Amino acid sequence: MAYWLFKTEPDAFSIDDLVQRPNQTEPWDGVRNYQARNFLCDSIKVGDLVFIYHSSCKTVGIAGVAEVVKGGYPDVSQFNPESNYYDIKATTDKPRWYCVDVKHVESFNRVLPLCEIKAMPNITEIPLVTKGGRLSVMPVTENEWQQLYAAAK
DNA sequence: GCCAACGTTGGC
DNA sequence: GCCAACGTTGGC
Repeated sequence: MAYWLFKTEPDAFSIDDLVQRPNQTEPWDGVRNYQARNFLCDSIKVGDLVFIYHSSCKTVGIAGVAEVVKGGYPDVSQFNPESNYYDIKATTDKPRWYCVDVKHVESFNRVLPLCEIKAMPNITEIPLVTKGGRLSVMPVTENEWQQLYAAAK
């Protein structure tokens, strides 16, 4: 079992939207970054837990937890010319992009803000704080997970 | 809306 | 395969 963090812009899709979905489950599609793609198709497994992170919004930070309920499979939006995520170079034989399905587990009573995360002395490795924050799907160590989870409660 | 940091593209 | 130019991300 592993831990992850997925970013989303809540104006487009928030943790509250996830709760509203049938079975509280949604395909996490639209990821168009190779490093993130590799995590999605190689590393992320059913049963892994995911922090849902809200970016580019009023309260930036970790909003809750979801669980992976379906492992990496081709993101169908890459084949759809109508989609914003269409990729002309992707074919069903050779898909480029992958997604997983996540199911809502928990919404925190408050969003754990990024500024607090950055201020935590033992949170130093997560790409959220080391990579200028540009990676949208990233691993979280168990140690970091537990600290962040405790801080959010 | 600004702008710094990052990823991708494409010419050579 | 280098690297400059360009586009995008995302915090503020």
